[in-house]
Amino acid sequence: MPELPEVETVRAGLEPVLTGRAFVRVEQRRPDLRFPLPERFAERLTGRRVLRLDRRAKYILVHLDQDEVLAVHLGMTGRLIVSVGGNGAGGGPDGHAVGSSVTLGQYAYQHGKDAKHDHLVFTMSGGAVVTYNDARRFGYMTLIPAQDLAQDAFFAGLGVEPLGPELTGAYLAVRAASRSVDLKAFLMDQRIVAGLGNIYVCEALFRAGLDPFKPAARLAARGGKPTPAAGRLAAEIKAVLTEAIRAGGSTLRDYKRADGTTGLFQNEFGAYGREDAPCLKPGCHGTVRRKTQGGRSTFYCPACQR
DNA sequence: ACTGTACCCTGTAGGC
DNA sequence: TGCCTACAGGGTACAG
Repeated sequence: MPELPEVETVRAGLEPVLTGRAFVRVEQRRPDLRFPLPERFAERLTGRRVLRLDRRAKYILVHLDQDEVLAVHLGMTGRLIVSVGGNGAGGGPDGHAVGSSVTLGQYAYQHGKDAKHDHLVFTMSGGAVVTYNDARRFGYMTLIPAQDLAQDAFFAGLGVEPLGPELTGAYLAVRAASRSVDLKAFLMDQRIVAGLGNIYVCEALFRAGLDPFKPAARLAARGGKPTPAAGRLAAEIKAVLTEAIRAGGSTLRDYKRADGTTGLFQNEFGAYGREDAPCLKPGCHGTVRRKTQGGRSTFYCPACQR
């Protein structure tokens, strides 16, 4: 569900709730999410204090005392519901939540209806209750010793952070050399750039004016220099992610947080979700089309993305 | 090594 | 109303 800007927005929202707090009670309602939860997960988490929150790719990293890290991936539909001064999202005996709550995620949370997918309930010192809800259960959590993070199977193969200095036209050119996969799949590959997903890949390619169906190798260096397309793409990836984070990410469908705030970046999409609408590029009279690519929808303008 | 497809799971929207 | 299909922001496990 959430791509880098949405995960970053969730991380930022969670930061004041968790930092400096300890896990007082951990309720685990099923043995697994996408993968089995760690052995004795609740027991190992209980009593641990949160030092700080970080993000790598689409993972939220909760740094704990005793040099351990709780890594959280929200998958497609993972949400965190923060309740203060009331019951958890699971609600009271009648199934209705007591007190106020805020949903951190891309979808609204309906207390009566969605509670059956509340898989974990964390009670923090100070009284905040954080509930992990995930209908499709593509999300997962793991506990990793801090010093093993870089070698952990989930993290070892990840590509560069798109907002870091490592993502450049030259980097893309090198990684794209002699790759026949199409540009879309190349950018979706977390081993190349970590944190992009369907929406922001569509948007970055739209902004850079690049055809998602062309082979990645078109970015490869020629005559020792990266192509202008590679440089443009790197710059547009950074720009679209930066703008999206500033807007609080993208919210889809009828999402509304309990406090009324939502991400706003969905209003800025140039391509995503705009099937059959006119291309917004100045001077382009094309029409945005949707085509399935690798089992996912690609939105693009055939007229100006070459 | 690389590439494409099937699959994991649940919910929702649309056609009939 | 029900039944069916397609699709949804994620990633992995294969077969070729």
